[in-house]
Amino acid sequence: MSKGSSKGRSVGRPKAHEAAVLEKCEQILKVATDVFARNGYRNTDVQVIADELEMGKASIYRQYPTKQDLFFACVDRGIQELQRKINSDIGAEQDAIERIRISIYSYLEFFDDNQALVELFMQERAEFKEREKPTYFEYRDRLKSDWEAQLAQMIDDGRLRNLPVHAIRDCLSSLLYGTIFTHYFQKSSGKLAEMAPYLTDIFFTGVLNKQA
Amino acid sequence: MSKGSSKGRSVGRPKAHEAAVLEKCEQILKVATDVFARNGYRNTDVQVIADELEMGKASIYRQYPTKQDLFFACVDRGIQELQRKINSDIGAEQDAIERIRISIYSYLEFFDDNQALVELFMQERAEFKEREKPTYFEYRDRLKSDWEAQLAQMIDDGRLRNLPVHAIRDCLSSLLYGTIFTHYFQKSSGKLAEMAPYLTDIFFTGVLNKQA
Amino acid sequence: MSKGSSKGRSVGRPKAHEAAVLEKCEQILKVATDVFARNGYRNTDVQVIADELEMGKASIYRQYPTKQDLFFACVDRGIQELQRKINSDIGAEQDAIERIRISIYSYLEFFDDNQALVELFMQERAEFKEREKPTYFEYRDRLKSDWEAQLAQMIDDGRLRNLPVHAIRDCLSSLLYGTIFTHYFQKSSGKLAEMAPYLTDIFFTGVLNKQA
Amino acid sequence: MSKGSSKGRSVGRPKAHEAAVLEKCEQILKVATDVFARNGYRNTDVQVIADELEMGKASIYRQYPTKQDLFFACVDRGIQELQRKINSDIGAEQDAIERIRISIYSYLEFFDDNQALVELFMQERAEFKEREKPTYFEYRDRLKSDWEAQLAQMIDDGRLRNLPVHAIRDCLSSLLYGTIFTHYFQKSSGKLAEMAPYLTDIFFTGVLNKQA
DNA sequence: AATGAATGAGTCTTCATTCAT
DNA sequence: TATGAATGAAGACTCATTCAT
Repeated sequence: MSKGSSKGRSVGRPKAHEAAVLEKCEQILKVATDVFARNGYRNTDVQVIADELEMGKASIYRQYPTKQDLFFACVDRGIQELQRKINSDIGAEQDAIERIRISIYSYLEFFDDNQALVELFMQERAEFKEREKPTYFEYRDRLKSDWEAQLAQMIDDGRLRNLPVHAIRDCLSSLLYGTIFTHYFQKSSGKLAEMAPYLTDIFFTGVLNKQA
Repeated sequence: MSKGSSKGRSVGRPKAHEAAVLEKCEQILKVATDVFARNGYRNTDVQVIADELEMGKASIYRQYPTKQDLFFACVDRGIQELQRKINSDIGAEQDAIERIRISIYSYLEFFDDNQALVELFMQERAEFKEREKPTYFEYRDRLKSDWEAQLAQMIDDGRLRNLPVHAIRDCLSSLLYGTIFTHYFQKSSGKLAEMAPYLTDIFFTGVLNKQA
Repeated sequence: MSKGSSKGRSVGRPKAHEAAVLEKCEQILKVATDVFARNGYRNTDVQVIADELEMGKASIYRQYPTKQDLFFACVDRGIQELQRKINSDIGAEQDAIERIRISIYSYLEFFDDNQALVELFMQERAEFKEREKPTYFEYRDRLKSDWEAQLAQMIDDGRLRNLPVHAIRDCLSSLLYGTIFTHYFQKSSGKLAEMAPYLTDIFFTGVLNKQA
Repeated sequence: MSKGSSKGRSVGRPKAHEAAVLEKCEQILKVATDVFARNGYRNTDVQVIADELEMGKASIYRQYPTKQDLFFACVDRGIQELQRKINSDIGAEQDAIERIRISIYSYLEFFDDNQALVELFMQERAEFKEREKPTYFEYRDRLKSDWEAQLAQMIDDGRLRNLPVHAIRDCLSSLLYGTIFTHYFQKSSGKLAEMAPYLTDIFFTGVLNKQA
């Protein structure tokens, strides 16, 4: 019912439906992410993004007041999707070891489908050094205590060796982060996810032959 | 007149002169590496490097015809030093396992002293996407077969589990690469080298408690 | 339907409607004058005027097809009010000298209440140099012959010294114009009208001491 | 002799001779003043100034880091020349009344030769409203006490009527300021200096006929 | 050889104006 | 009709590279 305000003019073109705006932003971010990833932040002229969107440059600036804002929005969107995928893949799995195995796989699989994000992570770091911490690490820190609590529990349960939790966490985290970067930069054609079993195996069991 | 033939390769003994040029290049690269690391490639005005060197901008351009050339020279120099340090630290150590342990430590220690290089690696990737492979990976590939041969030998000797050598190598490589990046980007104050024992331990033995 | 013929001049009685439009224009001009005066013509975003009016930007454009038109309309409105005030203040005063005295006071008093107009005069000149003459001077020229006739009469009557009428007129005009500008630009807090007696006195009698 | 520094490199292209730099700045300011006056501050593309100077745009930016700086430098230069001319014209004249007469003439004559400056004064005010006081008034304030002291002395000497010195000063100041503006804006073809005798006469003696 | 000066190509961003609902 | 959305033209400024001394 009463769509207008009770007082004052409310005729005219209605404000764009919020969902429509979100949809448009989504479009923009998708394309911008691609272009940034392809050309690099500094080599990207916002005009090119606009052209690819068949949209005026100023329309992008309406949603994201600066090129920087646009870029950060791309990064944020990517990280949120990563987070969403991992949570969804873990689902209700109860076994702690299994949760780790799934996380590793899910993480790598995500970047198979979102190589552009890897580029954005680099670029964020390369361009915006003043930032306290890059977005990715902000997000990572927020999960930190969760993880450490789980790891501690697993040690208590006798499932993990008695190593410092921060060491375990850092090790896994570095292993994953390093894997996506090295894999991607080598332009190797294989799938990241194919590495998952090996990484998991080594992380859990190590490379040494204990029989020896 | 004189000072060597006006055309053709130097013949006489302009050695001292050449040494002076090398020394100057070294100076330039050292300062340039710092400035690039501090500000990022694109945000670095060559003038700033010149100022910091108390040298004319054109003098830099005499040695490095473009800003890009200068940047790549910085990266190359860094990688060569890394290579030199690791070789030197391994020394004549014969035990294969020990050689790995030393490599890990040496690698991390190097980046404790050369944080700037981490930045340059990122920047190279972020800016020069057209390059077939970043310098770091070029170098890494050259060592690839060496490492794989050694790992294969260790498996044959029963010292390592029978995993695909590429998997072992990729895993270690990612672990190290990931560690320097994550450590550095978190602006954590600790030393990278402190992580070495944990990484080595987990890489060799894994995190699972086998008693269980 | 109805509401006058769909084509051609209004015939019926859309008077109320027209009055509403005029009222809206008045609102627009009042606010626009303020904003222009505050920020300068070029620094004024039409959007800001619209916001301040709680009105759509396009609604302003409906009344004034360009920003320039809007600006000129502000200037015109101001000048008309000035004219109206002076005429009203002079009223039916018959004595010519007294008419001058009143004009001076009225003019200064007007700008005490309409400082924004001073800004608009400057801005018109600063931005629209192509115009043959700024609005203010157009208006001034139209009054020119009136004034000169009156002054000539006063000389004939022996009330003014026998100076060229254009000189007298220019002198008074410059004195007033200069006063509002210098006063306003100095951001002095006093009232312009307070200067009126002094200006009048000096204009009529001069500063020299004739006793000497 | 020893043109180079005693230590450190000092070969290479010598720093431009200071006089040469000043000469170049003078050229820039002269042209910039013209172009600003012709087109208005905001309508002036720095490129146009550069073109007119047959010089790269960046060369202007080397001397004046922003368009605003360039503009203010133009204004300052103009005011300094005005000051210089008036001082020079007054010379060693001792008689106080005569000094005023000369000042009036000198002032008007200056603007006959520097009409562009009038435009710049307007534009400064129109564009840079945030400034505490426009340049012209800064300069004017500095002379204020000088003038007021002289006027007070003239009153003491019985040469001027006993009016508040600030009123006398403001009146003269407004008269002159107003004259250059109104004259110039009317695009009248006559010389400003031709008005000087009338202004002086009226300022000293007034317009009323005392015989009456 | 060394280096201060010159510059033009390149980019982000703004905003008056038009369009679509 | 009223108005939110869209946009293209415009302009300040930077900086890698070249030039001239």
